[in-house]
Amino acid sequence: MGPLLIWALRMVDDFAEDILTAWADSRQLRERAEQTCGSSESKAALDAYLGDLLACGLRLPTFSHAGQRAVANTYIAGITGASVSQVNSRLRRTTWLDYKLQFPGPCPLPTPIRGRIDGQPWTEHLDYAEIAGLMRHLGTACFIALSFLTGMRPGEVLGLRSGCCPDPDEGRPLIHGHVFKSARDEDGNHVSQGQMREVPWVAIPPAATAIRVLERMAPDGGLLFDAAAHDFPLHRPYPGSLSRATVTKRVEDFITWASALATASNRAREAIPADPHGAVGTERFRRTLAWHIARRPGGLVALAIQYGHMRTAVSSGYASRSRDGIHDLLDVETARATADALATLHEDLAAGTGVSGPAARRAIHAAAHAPAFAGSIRTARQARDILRNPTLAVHDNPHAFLMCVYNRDKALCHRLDTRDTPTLNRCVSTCANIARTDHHAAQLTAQAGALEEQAASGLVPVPLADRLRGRAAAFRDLVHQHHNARITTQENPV
DNA sequence: CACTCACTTATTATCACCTA
DNA sequence: TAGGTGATAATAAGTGAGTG
Repeated sequence: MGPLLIWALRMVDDFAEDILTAWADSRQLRERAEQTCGSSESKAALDAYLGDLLACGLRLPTFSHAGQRAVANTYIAGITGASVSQVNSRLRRTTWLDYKLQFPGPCPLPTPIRGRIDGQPWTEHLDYAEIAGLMRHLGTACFIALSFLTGMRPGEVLGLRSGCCPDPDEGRPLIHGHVFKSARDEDGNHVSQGQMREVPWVAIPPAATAIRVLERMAPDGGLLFDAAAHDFPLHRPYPGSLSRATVTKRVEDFITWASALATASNRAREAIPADPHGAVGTERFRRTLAWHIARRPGGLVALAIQYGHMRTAVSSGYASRSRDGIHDLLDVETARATADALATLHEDLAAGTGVSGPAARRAIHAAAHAPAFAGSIRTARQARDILRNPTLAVHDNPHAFLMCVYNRDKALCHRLDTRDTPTLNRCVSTCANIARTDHHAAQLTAQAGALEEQAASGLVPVPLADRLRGRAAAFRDLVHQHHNARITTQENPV
């Protein structure tokens, strides 16, 4: 699955409970601070708290405000029971201004962290100063999850109302929405509220979860993306749903945030790459999602799983709807990725690059057709023609350092089901669909070198080092095989 | 201690332009 | 011609810090 979706779904499935609870806690803290009138007892409590801080050298709760560290007055007032102005006047003394710069600290909320990534808490604590931003990201994550998993247009997602996805007695839950686009009444007049969609969307579980999360953020019976409800922490009285421009901005912010979190938790691989199309627009957002799924290393893996899943889950219910859904975009992006892979292969072959492997000849044959359609894929029909053409089924798989020239009858990745796409995360090294170019061999050599270096560094335990050396040897063996068996188009014209 | 200031932030509104 | 896109202006409100 694309990194963007991984993080959106983590947010919706695993972190939502913590964030919603922490938000309620932070509101309570704030309310307490605001309603407290200064008294001598509250001042004593504040002095005791500050005295402890000073005596133990603990850090002072601060947050980033206007580009510098600022004392979190409201937070301190909330946890000590003092009034905000008492905190304000006390901490204005130069002692504390110095202390603030010397020992700036976070504003941890008491909320327990239940969400996990690989069994580890996803964060140490939730911060009073950051929780509003997290609520914002949570709403965005729900939007991303819904957009992708249902294929709805952004306008349709934003028009959903609380209660639009009732728990079904049996079968899959359905999402009932409003259709804004060209919604007209019987006289042909434009209906601004849109009309109830007669064919509902099928909600696979994570989409239904996203709606449940949103229902806890939105007013009862109101819009799920009510602009005022989603304006944290101010809740300014905006009418209607979040606007398109705002959602665009939020998605960009979400990407930045998730990438930072991925890097911070040693998951740099899951950082979300920059979209070459530039900023992510809302309508183009679906295209971007398709791009992420189809193009990323491992993206085709996700495509095979996720898309295959969606096909079976969704298309039976409303096949006619899939015409204007995200399926077309996925088809187009997948076909473009395939065309790119073929065009690159074609150029490489022309430059004398060698190919090896049981599927080498089929790869060369496919590449010969590449220039005919490279860059010309615009419609979903063209895309599907390419994807259906068995002679063009070439999938680059950088994870396994190979190309899969897919032929269902020869595939080892799934012998039991009969799908039209390979399962790239289950590549089998003896598969008859494998082809390798000199580039793959070079990557293997580089990877083997990296593994050997790691094994020799002394930083890993001996048994692990042995395993690393074993893998490196296997890689070098593959390179050796490649150089013995490689063929080029110059010697073997097709 | 109350008030005001300056700064920041997130949002909507509106315009001109593109495109199928 | 409708609808989408991108840039920019306008708006409103919270916040810590400064002032009397």
